[in-house]
Amino acid sequence: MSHQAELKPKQNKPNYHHGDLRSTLLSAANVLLKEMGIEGLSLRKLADKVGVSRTAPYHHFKDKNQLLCAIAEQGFVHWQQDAEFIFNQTKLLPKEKYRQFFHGYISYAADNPELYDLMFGRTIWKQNSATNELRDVAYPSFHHQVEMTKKWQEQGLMPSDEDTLRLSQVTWGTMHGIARLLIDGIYADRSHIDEMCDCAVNLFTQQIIQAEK
Amino acid sequence: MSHQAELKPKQNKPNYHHGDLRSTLLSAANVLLKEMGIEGLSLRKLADKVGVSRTAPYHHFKDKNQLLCAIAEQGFVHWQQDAEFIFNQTKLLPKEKYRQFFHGYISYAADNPELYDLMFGRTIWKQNSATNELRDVAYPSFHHQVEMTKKWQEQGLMPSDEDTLRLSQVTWGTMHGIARLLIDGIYADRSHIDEMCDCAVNLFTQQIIQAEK
DNA sequence: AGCATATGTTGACGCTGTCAAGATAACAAA
DNA sequence: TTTGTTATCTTGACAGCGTCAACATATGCT
Repeated sequence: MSHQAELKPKQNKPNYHHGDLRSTLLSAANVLLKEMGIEGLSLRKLADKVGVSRTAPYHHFKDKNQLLCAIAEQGFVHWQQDAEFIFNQTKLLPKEKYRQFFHGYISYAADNPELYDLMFGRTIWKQNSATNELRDVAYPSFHHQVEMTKKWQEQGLMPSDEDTLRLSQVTWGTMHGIARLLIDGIYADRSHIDEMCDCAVNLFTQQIIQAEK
Repeated sequence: MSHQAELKPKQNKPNYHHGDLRSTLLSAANVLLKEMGIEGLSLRKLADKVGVSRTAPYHHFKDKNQLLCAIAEQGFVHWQQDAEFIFNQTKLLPKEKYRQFFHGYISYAADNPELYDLMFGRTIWKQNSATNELRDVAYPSFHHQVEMTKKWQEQGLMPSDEDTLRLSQVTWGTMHGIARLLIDGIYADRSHIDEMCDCAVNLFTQQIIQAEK
């Protein structure tokens, strides 16, 4: 009994200390978040769904806020992977790349509205309640947007006479605003997304000066 | 006693039926909303502040949602007055006018963050819980943005080759996004607002073709 | 004057987040 | 192996929330 238990230390434990509650809670919380939203996600329902008592989660998350931050943390990691995938598409023209990036951003929000609301919403940021772990993942993500903007300016895709920080704030603000109008139900019509994104991209990008000219 | 009571039917009633609870609740709710936000605004605290029992508000608002809608309604009326004031400034050049409109939008949100969150947030719109009264005020406000965009296109201020609806969605989305980044605490720095707005205005407006040229 | 209606109050229910205290299993040191 | 410490989980409890039902009272119409 001792050998087998050592070989699989965190597996197949049916009824006792559960062994792996934290990650179980996290994945269940993700489902619950998607179904019910931030407000609808309650620790009691979560505990009930996982099959533990109401206060069991408190041994893994100090309070509801820390659970939310942990979920958001995962969201940022996942989101960065998506963004980098698009960014590593080397075969595309700059404008087409930016277009895909823009669409990717909005699509991520539209596909995961409640998660986006958690990651970029006031629940966490307004109250200054973000954990250090979350900040360590989120801030570089914010900063990445600035670096990309700088690159786009150097490529001549975006106007270089605008301050890079301001320009990235405005372009990100636009993506964020369109995303929020969508996921908050102010634009019910998701069929207009593509056209809206294209319109925004047209406004932000200028004709690239061709090399042969 | 009958004559005097008739002359001032809804005034100076110290202790009995209160006479004017609905508007008293509304103004107190506005204060509470500003102080505590949507979540912090509870019907019980509101009733307590006004000096009535917990369930008294239910005779004037079906539930908390209807109270919130009534507050948002007032917000839209107030907001439209502000917008029209800027719009009736006839002495300004189109671009300067648009610049002021943009700044006005962001300033309104920054000055009344919780009210803006209520007016344009998911609490009301995501759940499709807006009352008809609110829709009657809000929808024309949304539509007004489209009409203005059309005008700006005709003036040559904005590109006329973009679809008007898409263009207004993008420009409004940008204002909304910047406003949200601000009031949700993602941009803590309010000192950058002006520069951000100017940057956005520059991106959206093109050089107007002068009449003498 | 009397009755119907509008308005305000008290009591109660289920839901929430969270703390305190007690129980149990895992683990480390003897 | 035994013992004690620690991590984890449970039950009980509390205050706050929105809301419904039942009851009380003032207003206004007939």
